[in-house]
Amino acid sequence: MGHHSCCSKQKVRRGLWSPEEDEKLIKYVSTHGHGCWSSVPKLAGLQRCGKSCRLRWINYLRPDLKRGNFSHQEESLIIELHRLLGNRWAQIAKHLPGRTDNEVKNFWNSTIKKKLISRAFDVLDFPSMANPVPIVGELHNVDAYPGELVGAAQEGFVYLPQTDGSQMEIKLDLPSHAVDFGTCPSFLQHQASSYDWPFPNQPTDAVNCQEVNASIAILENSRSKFSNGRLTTSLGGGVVNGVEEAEENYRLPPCFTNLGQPYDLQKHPDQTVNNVEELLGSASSSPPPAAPLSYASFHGSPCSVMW
DNA sequence: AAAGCAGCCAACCGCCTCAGG
DNA sequence: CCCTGAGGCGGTTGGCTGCTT
Repeated sequence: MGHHSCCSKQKVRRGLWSPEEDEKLIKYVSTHGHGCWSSVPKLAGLQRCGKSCRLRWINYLRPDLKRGNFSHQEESLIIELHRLLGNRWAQIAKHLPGRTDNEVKNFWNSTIKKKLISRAFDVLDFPSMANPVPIVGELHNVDAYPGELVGAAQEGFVYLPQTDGSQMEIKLDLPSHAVDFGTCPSFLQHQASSYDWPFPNQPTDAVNCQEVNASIAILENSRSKFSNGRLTTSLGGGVVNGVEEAEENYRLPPCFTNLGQPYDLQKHPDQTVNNVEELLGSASSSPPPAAPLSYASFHGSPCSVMW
């Protein structure tokens, strides 16, 4: 493991900070300010690297830090901000006075994420789905549910296939990131092969930016990269039978983002669309689909299950 | 009482951006 | 334009702690 350039020139201490070290750092920064962090260890008499000093100060020693448990208000705010911003912890922390990005990140990973996932599965009764599930009073006839669904994690929309081949859209009263690829039940794991995301990296006003951002956040949470209209991911994650799973490219179906602009995968099976203008252009050059894509049309495509 | 386990969280790592030379 | 160092960020790790068996 290599160390930072600021740490390589001399022996530096690592690991937890002692009270004596804390005292030295507080004393120095309080009287002189931190200035250039790389010079702080020497001037403060610490055998630490500048980066370590900076981190210790920002995350732990700063006098304006709020200590203690997160309040319900803070928790709600984090959930809402994460829905909008994804894993931009520093941006989220800016809206929470006295909290650090590290603190927010740890709180999310250790507490909120589990709560949301647990709530999601409680509501959806995965994996049986044998009986009607009373969620937000809009879910009916779930006993016709064949064991697969097209899921739109965005803003808690799920599309249940109906016996007549159509699909029923259900709004879940859940944050968009309640479930992610890494935690969804195995039967919901992807069966897709190659999809292109027909939406832009930077959403325009043609798209509900919040929704797209939320979707990107989910993808980022699942070891995925989203760039230039394409999603590269390794959904299964890690090594299977000694072989590392390959990365795959996906184009996400429109239900995933719940856009008002349906995109006909059957008509454009191999098309990669890199921006909304391009998408709208292709939609105007060919007649728009009369109705939203049916489950059957997804089934005919390489994607039968998508979360 | 001891061992095992799981969760939490402080700290580290690697990458990126930016400014200055 | 390139190089280098500093700062900032998100992902990850590993040690500590408390709970369970």
